Amino acid sequence: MSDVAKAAGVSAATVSRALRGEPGVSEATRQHVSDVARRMKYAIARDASSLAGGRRYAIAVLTSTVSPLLAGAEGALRQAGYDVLLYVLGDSTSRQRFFDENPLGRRVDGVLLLSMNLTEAESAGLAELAVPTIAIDDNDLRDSVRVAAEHLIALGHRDIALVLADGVDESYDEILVQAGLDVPPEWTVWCSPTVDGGEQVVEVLLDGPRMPTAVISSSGAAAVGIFLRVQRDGRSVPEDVSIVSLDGQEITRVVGLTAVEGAFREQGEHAVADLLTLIRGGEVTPADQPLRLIVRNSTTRVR
Amino acid sequence: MSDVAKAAGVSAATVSRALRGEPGVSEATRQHVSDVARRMKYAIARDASSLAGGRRYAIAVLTSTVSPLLAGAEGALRQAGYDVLLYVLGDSTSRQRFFDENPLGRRVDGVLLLSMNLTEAESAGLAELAVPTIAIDDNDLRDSVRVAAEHLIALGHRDIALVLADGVDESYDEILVQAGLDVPPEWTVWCSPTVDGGEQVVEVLLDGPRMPTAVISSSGAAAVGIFLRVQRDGRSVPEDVSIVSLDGQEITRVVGLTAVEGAFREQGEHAVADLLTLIRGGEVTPADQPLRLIVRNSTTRVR
DNA sequence: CTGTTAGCGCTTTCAG
DNA sequence: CTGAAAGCGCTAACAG
Repeated sequence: MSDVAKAAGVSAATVSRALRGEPGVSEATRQHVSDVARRMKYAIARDASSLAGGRRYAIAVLTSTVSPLLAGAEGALRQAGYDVLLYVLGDSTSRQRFFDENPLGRRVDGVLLLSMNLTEAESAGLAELAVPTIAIDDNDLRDSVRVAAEHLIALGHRDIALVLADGVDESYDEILVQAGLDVPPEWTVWCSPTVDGGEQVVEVLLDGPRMPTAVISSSGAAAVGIFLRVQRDGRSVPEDVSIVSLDGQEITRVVGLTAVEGAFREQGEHAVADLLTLIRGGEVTPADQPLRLIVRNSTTRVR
Repeated sequence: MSDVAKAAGVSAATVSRALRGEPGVSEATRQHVSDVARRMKYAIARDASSLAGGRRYAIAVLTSTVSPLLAGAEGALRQAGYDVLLYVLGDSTSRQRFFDENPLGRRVDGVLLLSMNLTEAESAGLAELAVPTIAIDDNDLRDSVRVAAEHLIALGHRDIALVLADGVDESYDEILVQAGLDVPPEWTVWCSPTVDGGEQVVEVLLDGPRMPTAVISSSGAAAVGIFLRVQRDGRSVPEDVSIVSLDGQEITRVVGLTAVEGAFREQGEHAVADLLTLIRGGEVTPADQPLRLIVRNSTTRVR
């Protein structure tokens, strides 16, 4: 930086202010400094900036799974000039360890949570960081459940099971109850968000006294597993069991599953934009993202 | 750190040495300092360490796509105490920008490349960083192509097309040529590593004077696209066209495609281990990972 | 084996 | 609006 300062004929402090867009620099000086810096291919050393109490130029992204959403968020953050510190907190071990150690202190300018569904204690831990945080998670899932349920209810279904991916901490059966359905507790089940997980969960669902006529799965891969397993068991989809995925992964499209899209995907960039606004000291109002119900071949009128 | 030093009754330098496992500290002192540090929940400030010329405690992970491999690598790096700086360099725009700007200078202790297939120029750029680099990419793909080709040749196929994902810079038809096959250039084609990409590429392949009897696809999703499109065109798989995927994504399993597994997946952790060895100044010899051919329903004897 | 002394490259008062 | 000086929390070179 002092080289740039020398080349531009100003002090390092002025270079610092100019490059960061701090007020108190004449427009002419700022322009000149910027030009020189660009010419010299100079970039602020983030470590030093951070150490001196300035910005850290880094955002922590905590995600429960590596999804396309992550790619979207990464791109948006990168473009805004932030480093992406990735934490994949899929299983409860790594997750617990993270929140025990709380390793983010004084290291990031903000936190982006992707489908993390924090508990109160976890939220409190992050709050100690005193940096802006944006979460994309269960509120969206909540709406998705509602959209899926409405679709199924319109088709006459009354017996609907809910398959939630590990890491989804809350239950959502109250949404179904609100819709006037009777929801036995054994119809809310958790499984790993994989095809295998979906296959396994079908066994549990078949064990109960009653069989649901429809299943809503938060995970696209699990929905596929359910689809495969139900068929292998000699039942047909959608005639015997309708399936709705709440995640529009490509795999659901290939298999032809009805899905609610929009909850996870497109929100990455939107969330990043909000986060950056917060970091700059602005305010954000949560704008509702439209959810799209894509009806394919895995749902039909109950018989 | 000076607080810890005071509490432990030593100097900051000794704390630094003790905590980093540097030689020149008595085992008793190291133990004592460690205890005090743990009790005070002290952790080295990475920024300051980095600025002072020490380790940076960060590894850049460059990946062309967010895959399960990424999750594996992240976990292994995290466990070793490194931050993961994520760069998703999927499209050529972001990729080019990255290598133009070379933003990693003096910021990471190592680089992990996941399916990046660097060009010479790109490799040279990274080499300037002067930090250990490990790549998981085309060498593995090369072996995969060979395994797939051997399988198809054993089934009597002589007309084999190669579909490579964007970002795969090299062609691999010489592997087929070595196997004694005649490989017209129009049978090596590139497409985006998505179902859509695979569907589109089928059109190109059908345009030529001759139709291949088998297709090898580096991308699992594209393989599925090829599978779907070929069938939609009224041809059957595998009777008219055999398909082998070189990527054992879950989706290929669901659709029932023959695949060569092991090239991309399990190598994440292995690569991280190698990288850490390099960082510590050790040597690594590339150990061959076994590739597994999983024969499913998309390949059969040529008729 | 341990302590002391200089910075690393910034940002931030505080003066001018 | 700009500059000088102090210091962020560490590591490294040098003494002892």
